[in-house]
Amino acid sequence: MITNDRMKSILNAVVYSYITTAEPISSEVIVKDYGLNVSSATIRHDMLSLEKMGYLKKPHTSAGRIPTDKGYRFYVDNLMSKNIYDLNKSIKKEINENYKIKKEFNEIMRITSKLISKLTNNLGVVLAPNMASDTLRDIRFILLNNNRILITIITDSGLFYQKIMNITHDISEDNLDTIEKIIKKEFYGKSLEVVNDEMLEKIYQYYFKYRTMESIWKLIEDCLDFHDDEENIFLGNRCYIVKQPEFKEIERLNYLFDFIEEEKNLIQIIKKSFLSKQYDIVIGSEFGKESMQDCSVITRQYTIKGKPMGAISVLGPTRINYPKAISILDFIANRLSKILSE
Amino acid sequence: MITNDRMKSILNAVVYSYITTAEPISSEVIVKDYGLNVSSATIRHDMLSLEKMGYLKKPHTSAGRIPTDKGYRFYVDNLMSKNIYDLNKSIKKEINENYKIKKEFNEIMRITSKLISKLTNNLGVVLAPNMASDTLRDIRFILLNNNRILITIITDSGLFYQKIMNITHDISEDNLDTIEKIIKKEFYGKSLEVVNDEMLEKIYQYYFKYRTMESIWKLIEDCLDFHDDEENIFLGNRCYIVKQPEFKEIERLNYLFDFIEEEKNLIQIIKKSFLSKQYDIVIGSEFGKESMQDCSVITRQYTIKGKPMGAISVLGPTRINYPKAISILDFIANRLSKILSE
DNA sequence: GATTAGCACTCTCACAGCAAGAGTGCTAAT
DNA sequence: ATTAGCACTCTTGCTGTGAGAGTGCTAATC
Repeated sequence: MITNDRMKSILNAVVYSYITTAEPISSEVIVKDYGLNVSSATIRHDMLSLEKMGYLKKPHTSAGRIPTDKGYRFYVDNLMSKNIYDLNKSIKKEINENYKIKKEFNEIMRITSKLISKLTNNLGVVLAPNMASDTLRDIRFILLNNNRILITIITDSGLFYQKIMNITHDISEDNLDTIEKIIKKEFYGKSLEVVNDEMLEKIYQYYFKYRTMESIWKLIEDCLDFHDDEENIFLGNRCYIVKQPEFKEIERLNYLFDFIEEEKNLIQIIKKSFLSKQYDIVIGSEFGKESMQDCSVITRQYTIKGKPMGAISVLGPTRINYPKAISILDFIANRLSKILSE
Repeated sequence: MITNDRMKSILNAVVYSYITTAEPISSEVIVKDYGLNVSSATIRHDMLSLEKMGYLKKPHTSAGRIPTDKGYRFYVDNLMSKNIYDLNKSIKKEINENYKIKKEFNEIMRITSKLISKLTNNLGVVLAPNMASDTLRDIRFILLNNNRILITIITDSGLFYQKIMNITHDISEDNLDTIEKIIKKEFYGKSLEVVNDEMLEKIYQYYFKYRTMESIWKLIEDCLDFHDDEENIFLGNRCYIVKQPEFKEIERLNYLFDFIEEEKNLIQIIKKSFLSKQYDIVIGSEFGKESMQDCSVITRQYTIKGKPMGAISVLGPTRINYPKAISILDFIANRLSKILSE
């Protein structure tokens, strides 16, 4: 833990400067650009201490200093809040512009991930709400023709889902109405996962009454195949992060792409973050994964009708502009929560 | 046009070899690996002619030869068909495996693009069917509560679409039924785009009869906002193409990503290809675009119930393995057409 | 004790020069 | 028409060098 105020200022200066320039910071630069009123020798002295404490490191002997992951962590936890990034009007305007026209749900997820990519100059990621944990508000069956039924489900968060079910035996509209009523009576307000789990069991209480419909219940259960772990993720444009100097060696980029395009990986990372807190930051080595050790992920939850339902994230190098990214995520998350709650 | 048989063999050998090794081909290699029974000097002689005719080029004076775009074009049009790639069982099995479980429509598009990426080691692209040009089979309105209506549309190709409409005035179930009936009567079998274009005009024929519902018709028209040019595209994993040696300089990759992630660009390219023929190949300079001059795109249409509805593509360097890519696209397109037609 | 000037030291980076190797194009012979 | 032979050109990798950047340490100063 750093107690000395000047050393905090120096660490702050190094992080701040490195975030913008991607160049190691020398003692001279700190004297020149950040008015600390001491000589470069003094700065060097403090920097050496900071290095020994593990907050800074040097790429090589005669280079300036760059922050370690521990340095970033200290910055993020203790220094950053004082100078949180003030979003300028044009960014806010661009965000609002994007949500002006009402879009289909998947489209909203897509444009959100793209927007984050573009505004942060890194990779935007959106974890979509998982319907499985959402509660059933309405279910409708539409008989399309003799052997097809369209099932429509609406959840309390306003998400909807539909699927066409192929049936083998004819079924009458009346029978469908009965099924609808049974489901309404038994499952309204329960989560889709529970509906799926308990459907057959519950239905067999009606079994003697509706024996002829046994096969249809099985088909319905097949259609309502919701699981807690089936998350849906949207990655924004990659063209920005590809330009970050830390990925100028193609090898690094290969590692990164291999990792992020195996979607489970990112889902796991974001899921771990989003339920507990409003926002979370994971820095480089904190992932405990080789391929992510030069990257940070900032995650911000969004809500639907006040309930946390998913998260938006930025993935960038550990050198990412944390305050700016957080401000952007914040603004977008609020906007998104509002739109999805409508 | 190449008339000489040996020169055709040489061009074929150069393309084939370059596709697999990504290294310029020397006259010695051709003598050694492709039994032409002439000396390297003779090969050199022919290669010089091929270069003068524009089919081959040298990266620098003392290097072997690589094909020009014209060379690839000749290969693709005249030489390739003789040795079309024979898909091995494991590839076929992997494709079938992916389509085994029934998935939601968007999910099918997604896994298809990923599958193409993986199997071709390049970028898979899927152009989804455009609903606007598809014809209306069924429309249903479901009154969710006093101010929300769920509109469900099903097209003759079996695609479906739904949207929640917020209404300002109450409307009865009976009125909704009437609206449904009017739409059914007037628009069944017409394309969604036409439905959208002609709805208000047609409806005003009913105007005096249904004056009270004027506002609701406007809302419905807003919801059925289908346009011919609103294509939907899915890009597969990028991690494979990133590893191609032609993109080892990060600059090239930057150009490529800037281009492909501006979705209009790829949509335009694929759309131009897919409607006219079953498959199409565009090579490097043929795009007439700076940023695509080192890339080729192979496009294969797929059908729904016999009607061409979209396309799947591979984007790779001009050095892409054309026969293999074509075979893979072929197999996947057939599988996809079948699944989407069900 | 904290701060500072001064300086030797180390490492990077860009550039030049050089030798080996690859593959060509041309010439003259077959 | 084909081929052997060879000079020529260009790449690639290695080495060396000098300038520049920035450090850590020492000794002097506040």
